[in-house]
Amino acid sequence: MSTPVFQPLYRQIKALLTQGLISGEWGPGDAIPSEMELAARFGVSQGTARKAIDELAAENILMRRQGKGTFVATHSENVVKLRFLRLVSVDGSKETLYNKLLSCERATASASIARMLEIKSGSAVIEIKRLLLFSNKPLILDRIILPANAFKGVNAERIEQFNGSMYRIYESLLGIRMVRAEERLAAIGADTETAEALNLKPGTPLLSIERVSYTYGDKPMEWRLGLCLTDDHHYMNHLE
Amino acid sequence: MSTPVFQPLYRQIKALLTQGLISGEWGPGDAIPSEMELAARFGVSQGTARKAIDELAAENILMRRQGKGTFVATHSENVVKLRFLRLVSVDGSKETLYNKLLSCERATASASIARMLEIKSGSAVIEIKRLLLFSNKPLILDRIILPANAFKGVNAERIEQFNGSMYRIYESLLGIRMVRAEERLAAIGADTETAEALNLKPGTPLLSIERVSYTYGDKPMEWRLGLCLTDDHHYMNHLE
DNA sequence: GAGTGGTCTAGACCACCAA
DNA sequence: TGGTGGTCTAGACCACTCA
Repeated sequence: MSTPVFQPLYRQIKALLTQGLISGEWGPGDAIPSEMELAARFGVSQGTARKAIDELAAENILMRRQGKGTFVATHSENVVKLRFLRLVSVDGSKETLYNKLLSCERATASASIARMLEIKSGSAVIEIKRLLLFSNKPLILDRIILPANAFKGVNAERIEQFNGSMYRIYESLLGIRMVRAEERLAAIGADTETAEALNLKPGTPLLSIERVSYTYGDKPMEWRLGLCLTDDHHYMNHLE
Repeated sequence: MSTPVFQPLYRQIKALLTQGLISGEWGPGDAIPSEMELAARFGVSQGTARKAIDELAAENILMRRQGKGTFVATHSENVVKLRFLRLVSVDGSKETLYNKLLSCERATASASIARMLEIKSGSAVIEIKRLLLFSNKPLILDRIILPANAFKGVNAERIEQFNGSMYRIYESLLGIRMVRAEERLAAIGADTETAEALNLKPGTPLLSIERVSYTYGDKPMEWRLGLCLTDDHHYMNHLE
């Protein structure tokens, strides 16, 4: 019928830990119990509990700190801030990043958006448009779509308050943490609306970045389309 | 002065294994000794040898096969073929891939290429130009540059013989295996030469993919620039 | 059945951190 | 000094492969 359910012990422990993260037993930034405590709670050896934590740490879902404990990862740490933003300047200079909100409105999900977010076509969504400025130069026109029922409380004031760091809003306001994302990249020519927003000529080549972000349990929660001017910036990727 | 040299045992074992890979003691596709043998050879427990192998397997440098042994990874397996090619068709269809060699000539390294390949500016290189056709449609114009001294024997006949699978050529002919790569993506407009090769109008937006590939020990060995038409294809990326 | 990797245990000691 | 994660060991048993 379906896949066999034999799972090594440490994977079952991992699933239990993930369940605790989904249920909110431990929120972003919290410490989870020590390896010994978890081993005792689940009736396994410390080594087995450790291996479950190992995998979650490798997926950037947990963070270990020697001597202190193991913590639920968060997008607010300096180390991992902008973890999903791969754009770097060609000359390697550091840059200030500024977020200019264009709009934040309620709308309904199109068929294609609904499919990607695994919600019903036509259901309520929040649609955000914004401009990202690197060192005061507008580089990215972003369009973000969120299922409205899960993201109550996301509005223009909140976005301003967090200076556009969406993932931190989701974490702080709603306890929703994005753990992975899938992106599709393509080169397109700027349409008139985009050209105006980015102060370009229509037809200018732009990097189109379409992203679906997932929370625990592979649940898609956010759809995003970024249109980027890549004259002085590159999208960096490491392949292994 | 520099970084402290205290390394856990298993990392030292890992370094020794990497050394064996660099020296060619085990070539692509070969089996390395079993965990017990390695443990005995290096005077550690099986668990420690295992942990060293674990890390190399996580980096796709070794491949474990339960019941059979541990093998040096290769680009010739079906599972990992085209591991570095992220382009997928929008509609998800399977495609035939054909390689059309345009030229394969000796040249000298420009300053920027030399810097990226960590060779002397002006030293001899091999420059390859080719067209990649997906389902008979030309989609990518590739320019590949290799340091000539390390890649003796790479020529037009060999490339035809391997149907353009460059990484398999490097492995089979020279025992050089690429273990990771760094890519920089940008959107550009097609210049006249590229437009002609891909049968497009000049200025058509193309995805520019610049790649440096590295072999064991983080040594850069290949530079590549691919210009891709992304009308029906996307570059897929998974972020964690 | 012999040999390989995969899991699990129990216990030891080390390195780091905070009070 | 006590608690945490990090390393290492020795031994057991399981799952898979192949002759």
